Amino acid sequence: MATSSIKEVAQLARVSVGTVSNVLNRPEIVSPATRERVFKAIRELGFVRNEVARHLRVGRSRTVGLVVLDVANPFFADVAQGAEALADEHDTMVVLCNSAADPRRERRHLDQLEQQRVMGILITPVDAGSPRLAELAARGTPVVLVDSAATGLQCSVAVDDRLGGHLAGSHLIERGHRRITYVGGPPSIKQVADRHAGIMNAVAETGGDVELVSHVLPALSVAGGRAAGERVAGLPAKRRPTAAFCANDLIALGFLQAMAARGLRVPDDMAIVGYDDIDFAAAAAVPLSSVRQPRELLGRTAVDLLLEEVTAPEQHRHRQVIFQPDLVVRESSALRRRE
Amino acid sequence: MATSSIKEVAQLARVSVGTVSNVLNRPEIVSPATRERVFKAIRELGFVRNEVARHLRVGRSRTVGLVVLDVANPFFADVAQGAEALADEHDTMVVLCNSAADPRRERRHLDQLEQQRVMGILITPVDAGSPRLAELAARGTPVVLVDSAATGLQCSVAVDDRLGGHLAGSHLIERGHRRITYVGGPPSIKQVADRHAGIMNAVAETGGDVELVSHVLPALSVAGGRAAGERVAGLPAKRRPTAAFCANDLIALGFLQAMAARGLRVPDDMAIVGYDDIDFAAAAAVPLSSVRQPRELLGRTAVDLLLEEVTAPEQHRHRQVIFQPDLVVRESSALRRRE
DNA sequence: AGCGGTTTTTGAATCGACTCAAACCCCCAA
DNA sequence: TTGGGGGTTTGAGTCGATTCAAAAACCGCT
Repeated sequence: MATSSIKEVAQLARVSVGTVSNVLNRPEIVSPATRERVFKAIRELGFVRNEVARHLRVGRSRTVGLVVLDVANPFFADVAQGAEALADEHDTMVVLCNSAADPRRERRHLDQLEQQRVMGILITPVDAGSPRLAELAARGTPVVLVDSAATGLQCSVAVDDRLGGHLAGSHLIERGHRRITYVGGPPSIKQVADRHAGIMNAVAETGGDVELVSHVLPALSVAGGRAAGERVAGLPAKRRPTAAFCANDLIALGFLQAMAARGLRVPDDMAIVGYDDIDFAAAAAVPLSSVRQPRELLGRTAVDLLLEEVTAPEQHRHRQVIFQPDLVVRESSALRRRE
Repeated sequence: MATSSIKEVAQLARVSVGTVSNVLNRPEIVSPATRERVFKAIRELGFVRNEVARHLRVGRSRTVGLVVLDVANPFFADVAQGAEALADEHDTMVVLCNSAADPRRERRHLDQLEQQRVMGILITPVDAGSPRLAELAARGTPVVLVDSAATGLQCSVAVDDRLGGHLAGSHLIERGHRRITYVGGPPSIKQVADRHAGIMNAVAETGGDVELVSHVLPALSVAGGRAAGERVAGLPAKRRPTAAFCANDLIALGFLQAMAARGLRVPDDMAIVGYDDIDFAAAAAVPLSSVRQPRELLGRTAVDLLLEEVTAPEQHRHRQVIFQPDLVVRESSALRRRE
């Protein structure tokens, strides 16, 4: 019932607690005979080391927190998987927390993680400028921003979202589209704002030849995309855009679904480009063109930066890693049959 | 830098550590004046309570582990969300761990969680019979099986997968299908085996009128479903089944995609029913019929059972909660046009 | 001033594992 | 026999917060 402690192991093995601790941590300095005796006692008692006590003493935990905007978005699931993979190699646990883009929930999670004295926190913040993050760092919990660029005070891994938006935009323009709609979320989310800026840029470069209409959704969800799609599909054909760039794949999938429901053909009546290239994008019945981000790599690199900072805090210099996205063209934005 | 401890707070506020602890835990028994002084000191020092030390002393953690087979499967993301929601109400953290259906990774996570002395573990096990789970419980870490029925030695929440398989099967049979294929995963996963048993049952009830061919995939993934779909699509039309029941929605989506790629119409040439009713099922371009499980409720109930066991271990009796699934019919299995 | 009764505050003991200086053991050389 | 040197083992002190019996402070009243 009650798990046994190092003390009981010591008693049973007729050694001191110090020796048991040595067997656990530096078995090579203990004589083989004693070591065996201790192991036997451990097995007999079903002893499991109390990581909490250990952590209290040595002061550093083997856990990192990963706070994301939406666990249900496969993009973040993949980031998490990347993070976990590297953490695993370093005997470290990743605890995944969902802020659901709610500042209050984010705050609670940060509080909890700090109280637990985690080794560090990886976070895609609701608001990257929040003083809370600086506080954490100042009090000794290193923070790495994920999918969101920092400004020198901390480490970050991000993807060039402006470039991503630009890629999507110029692709559509190249394909001959002159009326394009952008479907995005609240611009308070930096990534989203940047993607928007990117496509606006691409449009501007054409010199006024292309018309861009923007839809702003309250949340980056399938349902939101569907709603936007319905609205767009309802427009008279001559005013209706011929292409849509969605700020993420969830929106794009919803948008696509609305087209199907309204009998519009993709890509002939409406081309669609999404963002993130989640697995479901390729699996959609009209496979979705999408701006691909190195999802697992984002997570992996974030853990890497964190470990670097924790292992050698002295000579650590904060770094901002930025990856380049690329465009994956699939059927949803294939060349239109000329009408 | 170094976070300050209760001792420094005491010093600054000119009280004893006991008083600081009281302010933190039972502020009402401390005189208002002292209380204010202590709060001020806490603010000044940026003191953050060390949950690790607290936990060591009081012996119980406010964290539960949730170990799932696949974080990238939205089904589990939803289960996690449900679990988190209820845990949140009880000031408890959920740490999400991904076993990726790999017994070794599962084992590592269990070890870590036990060492951390978590309050309890919710798990969708790779192998529900593993002695490791019994060990955990015996040593004092309560375990609740999720989406997998227990045999009386522990609590569990599950969904009647046989019924689910039966629902899908009889639905397809009712719709007039006489050649049906089942696309599932390794039968070592209990849920999968049960779903299979369910549809076989439904088929058996027709008295040999219906033919059922089963495909077994190594993993329950989109890619697997696609591969199976290609194989089925390649059959000559007369031998090809007219309907498919997939063991989960990921498979169903892959299968659906393969149909589209091969030019087979859904549901006219091939009806499809999936399992789990993840959000992407409804959002697929041919909205997917699917057996719905109460995903969030599963997570929520699991936490509930755990809390019950932890709060009143004496009078706790292990319970096995079983939910009924229901079938959501969408376009992918709509009535066929009579040929 | 002294007393009984409350309300507050104190501080040593505790949780379990780790650390490290000191003690111990054994063997060999002087 | 003694001394020294390696390899082992010991055990008290420590990490930070909680607990609780005991001490202290306070109050109203005689």
